[in-house]
Amino acid sequence: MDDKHFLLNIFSQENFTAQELETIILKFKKVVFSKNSFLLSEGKVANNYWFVESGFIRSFVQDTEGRNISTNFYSTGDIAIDWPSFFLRNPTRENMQALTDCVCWQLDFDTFQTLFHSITAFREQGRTTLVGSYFALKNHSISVIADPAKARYQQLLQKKPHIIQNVSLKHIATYLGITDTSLSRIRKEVAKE
Amino acid sequence: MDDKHFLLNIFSQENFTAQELETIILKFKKVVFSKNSFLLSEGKVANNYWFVESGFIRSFVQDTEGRNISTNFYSTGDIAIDWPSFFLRNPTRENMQALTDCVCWQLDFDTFQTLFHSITAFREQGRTTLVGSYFALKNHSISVIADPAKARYQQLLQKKPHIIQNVSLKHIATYLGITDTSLSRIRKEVAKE
DNA sequence: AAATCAACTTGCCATAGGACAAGAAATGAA
DNA sequence: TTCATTTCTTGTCCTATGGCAAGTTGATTT
Repeated sequence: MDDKHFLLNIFSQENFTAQELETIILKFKKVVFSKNSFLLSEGKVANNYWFVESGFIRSFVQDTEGRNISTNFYSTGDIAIDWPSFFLRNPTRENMQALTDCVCWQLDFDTFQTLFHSITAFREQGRTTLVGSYFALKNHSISVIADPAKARYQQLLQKKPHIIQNVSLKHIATYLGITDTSLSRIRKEVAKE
Repeated sequence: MDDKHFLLNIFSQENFTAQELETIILKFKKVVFSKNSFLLSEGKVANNYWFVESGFIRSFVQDTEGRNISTNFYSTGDIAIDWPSFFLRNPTRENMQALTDCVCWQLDFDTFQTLFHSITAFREQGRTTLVGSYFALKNHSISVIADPAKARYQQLLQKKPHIIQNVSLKHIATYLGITDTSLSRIRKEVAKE
């Protein structure tokens, strides 16, 4: 059982000096979100991001028909951020909502900028994280075009079983680009294999 | 008629000092690609990126069935880069191929790093460009899920008419997530409206 | 315990878009 | 200028997935 600070899982002793770690970690603020509360909503400029210590969060957008489409899920160890709104300082199209009670570590834009421009390793890690998100998004995007719905479900099941287990079917369905009806059928098929 | 350096369209006098501009611009190398040649191919690590002065470039991946799917198109003023491979130094899944003869301005990774860590404005612009690409990718990804094929075509037609005019139908089709047959029919429908 | 509500399943039918194949039409090569 | 190749169109038929509605089941409230 270790009781080190949660953020030491995010910022490792390999990449940062003890001094840098202290500087960084002190800037984060612990915040708690209760189930169903919104971390971010459409039309606002995202002025914070969060590292998730516990709980589940969903981000989604409304499409032109008023349906809502899941764009991502965040859980322990993930960074919950709307990259474009946070960095371009534009009103977002996204909503981020806690699916369960959550414990998060929050950083605001101005503090981020200070760390980004003053600590080289923070800069590198930030860039790497962003590029990692880009990569994941690209793979998902290609998958929606190239793979049948069943394969997309199976990939998610394999890569992120905790999402399947903790998020309702209808939210997963829109993330996969199908209806809840279809996902229910696919899941049935996969189950009996 | 102005004969200023092409890259001054990319790095503006508003954001950089004359000194910085000179430093940056001298680092770029002018390269020419002939029609059908590859700037990057699957399995390689992307060690360069390019600003396109003229011509058209397509990036694509092979799906599991061996079909190839367009992931992006690049033309004058665009940055042609595979973000994940360039920054994470991983072998890429992407191919980038010149659709026409092209004139580009090339930068390699090590030189990029030097500029990134030494010039604040270069760093900010780089981050903004990356986030802009992320934003475009996200919108495309959502559109593939939420919008019918015809709407996706019309959006592309409106936002990037030069792509429609210069890229073959089959390449555009896979970008939109449909077959060339379907795109042909959609185009016919849209034409007679 | 009853009542309510959300989550999920299932059936029936509808439809967007895919697969395949046969032409046109355009482009390029010899 | 002829031949070949690629691009694009169009027809026929097919399939994965959607739309809608009627159940279940399970959770939550009163």
